[in-house]
Amino acid sequence: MYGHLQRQLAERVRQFIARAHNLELAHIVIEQPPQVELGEYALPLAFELAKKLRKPPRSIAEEIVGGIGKIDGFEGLEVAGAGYINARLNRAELAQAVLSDRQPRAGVVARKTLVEHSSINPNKAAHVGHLRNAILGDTFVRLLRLTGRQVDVQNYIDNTGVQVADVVVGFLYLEKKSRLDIEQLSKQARFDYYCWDLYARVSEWYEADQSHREARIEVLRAIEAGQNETANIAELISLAVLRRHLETMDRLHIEYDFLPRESEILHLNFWDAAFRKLTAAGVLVYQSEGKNQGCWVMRRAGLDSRADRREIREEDQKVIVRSNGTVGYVGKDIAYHLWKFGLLGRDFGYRKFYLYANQHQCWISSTQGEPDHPHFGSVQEIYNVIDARQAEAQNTVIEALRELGYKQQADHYTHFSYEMVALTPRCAAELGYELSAEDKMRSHIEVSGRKGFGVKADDLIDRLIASARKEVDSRHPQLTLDERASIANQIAVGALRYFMLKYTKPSVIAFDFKEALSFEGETGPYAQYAVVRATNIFRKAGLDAEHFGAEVRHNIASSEFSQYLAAGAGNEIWELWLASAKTTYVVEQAIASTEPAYVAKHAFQLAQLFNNFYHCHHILSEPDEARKRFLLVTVAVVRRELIRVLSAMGISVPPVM
RNA sequence: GGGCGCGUAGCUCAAACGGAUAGAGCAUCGGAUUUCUAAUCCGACGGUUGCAGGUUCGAUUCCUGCCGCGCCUACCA
Repeated sequence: MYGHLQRQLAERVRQFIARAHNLELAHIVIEQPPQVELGEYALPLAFELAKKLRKPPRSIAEEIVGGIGKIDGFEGLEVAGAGYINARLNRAELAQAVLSDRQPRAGVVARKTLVEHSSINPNKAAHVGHLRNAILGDTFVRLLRLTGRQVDVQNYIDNTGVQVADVVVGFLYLEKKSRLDIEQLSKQARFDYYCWDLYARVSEWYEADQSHREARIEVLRAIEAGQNETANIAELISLAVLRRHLETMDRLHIEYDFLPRESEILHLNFWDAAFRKLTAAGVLVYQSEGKNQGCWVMRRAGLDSRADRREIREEDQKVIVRSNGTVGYVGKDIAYHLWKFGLLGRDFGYRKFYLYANQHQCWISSTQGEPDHPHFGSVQEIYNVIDARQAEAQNTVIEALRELGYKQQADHYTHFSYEMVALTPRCAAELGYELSAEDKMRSHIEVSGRKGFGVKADDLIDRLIASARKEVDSRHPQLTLDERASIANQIAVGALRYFMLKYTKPSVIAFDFKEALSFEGETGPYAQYAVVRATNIFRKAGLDAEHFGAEVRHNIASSEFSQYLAAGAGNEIWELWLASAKTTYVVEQAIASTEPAYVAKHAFQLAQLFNNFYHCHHILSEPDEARKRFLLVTVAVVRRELIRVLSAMGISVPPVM
């Protein structure tokens, strides 16, 4: 509703300026005044026009305010300060719209959208960095779906790469395990932890003697070729670890629709099809001499593309096909993205892989699929949640699409880039790692799967649950074991998801258990607690929080809203209604800027306003029945919006806390 | 060397296209509960927004140059 009114205001002002001054303004800046007393919207427009019209800002502002006339939903405009135009909403009207949950929406483009996230190498346990990726991605999916978009969620599985090969080397060369041994091991509860340690050991083994690396090359070759014992073992391991990853993410209510694997991109010859297109269009260039002799290369992204492609300077070359004929991962990624947009002319085979408790089916790619399956891919718009370190590789894929002539697709390809999660030196020390004097001085230290250095996702979730459980046990000893476990679980998920969402994407998260395990202040549990308090009021009053608003909607006169929300004494409660009206607007902003942190901030703001309100008003003891009903309606609306925003972040609210 | 990003309170972070007095949380200190649960609320303390210029009526935000930090810059993924 808030965004809708803002658009209307902008349109009216635009029309007025066009009429009065014959000026077409492309975009009109609208912001929020520092305090609600000044109104709900502020336009600094007059400052901008002052030079153009050769008039002082104040007089321009006065002219606009005087001439624009009545705008639906608004009380009026006024001039403030040196020339701001502030707009006041009709509070009663907006409150009634919010109460009945009216959501006028600007035409939503019904593009089919694909979000790729997680994409964890299936060779070891997931760690905190993967959690940030998955939580950002899953939340973005929820936001897109909230606005009515149709979204496919994909998790790309690199099951034929070096990382999987290294763990295979570990099992075969270090541990001398047979296929049957590995199969037995893979059935243990946290097989991914076993692989985590083994992977670190393999790295040490490589360090000990360079010749050990030959094992990797041999295993890698066998995996890529397929149809042999080593490849079968790699398949066994990667599927077992993948299943563990899905279980870990399932604990956070993160689900996937489809798991495309690199093995199928290889074996279904996706690359051949892509290669033909790329060479035909001259995007790939063969190097017959120089450093990259014998390779097919592409121009690195981000460079001046006017220069002749055929003569790319050596340092600007990105090798796509190696001189031995094998394809690097960027090449496979180009093929995969041609498929995403339905431009490859080939498709995966599909089979069922993982069934969620809610009966949602997750599919996996296969050379020979099941006859009956949904079709993934062929979308109009994609978002790839991939950390900032891969920006250049992502841009290279985008450039390849563009140079192939797929401009539309390239324009709808968004690298949803975010910074990594690192560990504070204190956290690293806590985990038992020895730090150099230099490392101790750093603000953060990068995690490294190769070294086994990092916080495992399941460990963190376990600790959060244990910590929440301790609190719940002491507060609600009368509840059953299951009830307490379930509440602790919701709180843990709320804390973790909020923690990963509250930072803006370009900020490196310096992970620390103390911060992550906090349930106070700007945290998920803080927002959950606000909802619990709201629910308690209704429970004590013997009312149904879900339906209260709808039930009394027609019994509250407009004059009552005007009275209780009047400027002055009503400002404080009005802020709650105004914030409640902003949810859709905030979601739109978050999508447009691919920044879920806006949504987290909004949730916190709502909770903070509510907690303050809760403290100031004793609703159930309110003697004035009409006023009591109004306060209850206020609680119902804020509660509804908080639940909605939290749910968009994948956070549910416990019945009690 | 080149590319991308960052530098804001003791710490961790905000600040919508350049706007009104740069805001939160944590930490520290002081207060609030006969009440709908204190995982809460209120107050205090805390800032030359890395430095120097420039553009502008107005700069944390845009431009230039420095300083510091991180990441990328492999025939790894």
